[in-house]
Amino acid sequence: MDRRQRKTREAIFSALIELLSEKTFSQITVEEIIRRADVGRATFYAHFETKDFLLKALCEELFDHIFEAQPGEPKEHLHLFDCDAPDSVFLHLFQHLQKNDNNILALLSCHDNELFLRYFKTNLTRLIKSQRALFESRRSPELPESFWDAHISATFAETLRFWIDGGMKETPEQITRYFMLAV
Amino acid sequence: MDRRQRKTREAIFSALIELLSEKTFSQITVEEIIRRADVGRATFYAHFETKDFLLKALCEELFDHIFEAQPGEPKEHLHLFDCDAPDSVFLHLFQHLQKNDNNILALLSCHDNELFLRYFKTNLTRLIKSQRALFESRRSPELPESFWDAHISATFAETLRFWIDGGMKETPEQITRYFMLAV
DNA sequence: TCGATACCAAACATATTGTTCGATAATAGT
DNA sequence: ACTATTATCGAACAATATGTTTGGTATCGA
Repeated sequence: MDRRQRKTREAIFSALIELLSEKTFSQITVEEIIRRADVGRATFYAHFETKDFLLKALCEELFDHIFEAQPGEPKEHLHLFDCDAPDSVFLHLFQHLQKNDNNILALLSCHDNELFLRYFKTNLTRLIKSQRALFESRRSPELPESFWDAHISATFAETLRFWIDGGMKETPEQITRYFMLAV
Repeated sequence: MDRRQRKTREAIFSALIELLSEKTFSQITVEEIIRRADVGRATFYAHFETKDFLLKALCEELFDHIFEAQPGEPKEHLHLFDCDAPDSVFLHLFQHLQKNDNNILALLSCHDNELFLRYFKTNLTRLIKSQRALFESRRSPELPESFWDAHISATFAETLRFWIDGGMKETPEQITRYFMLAV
């Protein structure tokens, strides 16, 4: 991709992330975004069809990075996987999040965090399904698998929210333990 | 409150609920709302400062109804309470939701459902805290109370989402059981 | 160096927002 | 039933936001 394209794309993403820490997504105008990003109006619309598409693109970029897939493998598996301990997938994820790559935490704790948690959960569900065996023993036979998957996913998201809202005082190990104890 | 006021207020609420089943909240314009509600522009703004305030008012109205408080009592307690079985509070809530008063289900399953689930959870948390004893035995001592409250609340919300998304095929009793088994 | 293309500024039509006005009709209280 | 009050309407309004088009300029990859 053209360097210029990358730069404006990044500038627009950054501007949006900044603004999201100040106000709700619906309160943010394209006007503000391009002013903050210092980008021409026409340029914005050359990149994103509308404000909503911009948000979608941002989410995809961020979460694709966090849940990065290794394309080389036949059965594409997540790079979070190759570890020893059974719950290390989630530990890894918490550690990754703690590093706050791409300000993803800013998004997960901003006014519209429900929005991002939705995207987050979408990716999470893939992860959970592949780790199903880990939690199978605790699942009551009465409970449908789909219910259980959703439950684990929601529990992870809620644990993450708890962590962020509390200022992330706990270590990744500690919060992983909370998660495993809760589910 | 003036009958006229009540009527326009209701008309606006209904119009919004209708529109929410068709598109996202951010995609809905005040223009459409007043057209659908058949209400003058000035009238709308006499009632609601902005579109966001309208949404807030709608949520408060709906959830105040569902989690209706009995004002007569000294320690105000919820009308969902006075029952026999320990988990009947939640059963009652599910039954109440099944009746779909005020189209609350339409909101909880619309495009912006995360938004409403947030309001829902806010009220839910009050309920959960008062029912804490019910789940205390399953709480690992390591887990902080605040974490546990949030977890139960999230589990309820997720159970509800599962129920709605699946077409509410389960009975309220069945879904209450799912909830109690999961948490 | 050269062709392609991403950028910008400016202007544009259109749509949306939120406010103001006087006129009209419904309401509540007596 | 009368009256003072008040909600509504319709229309017009300025201000702002959206999304598109233009032609010219600068940067890019090769």
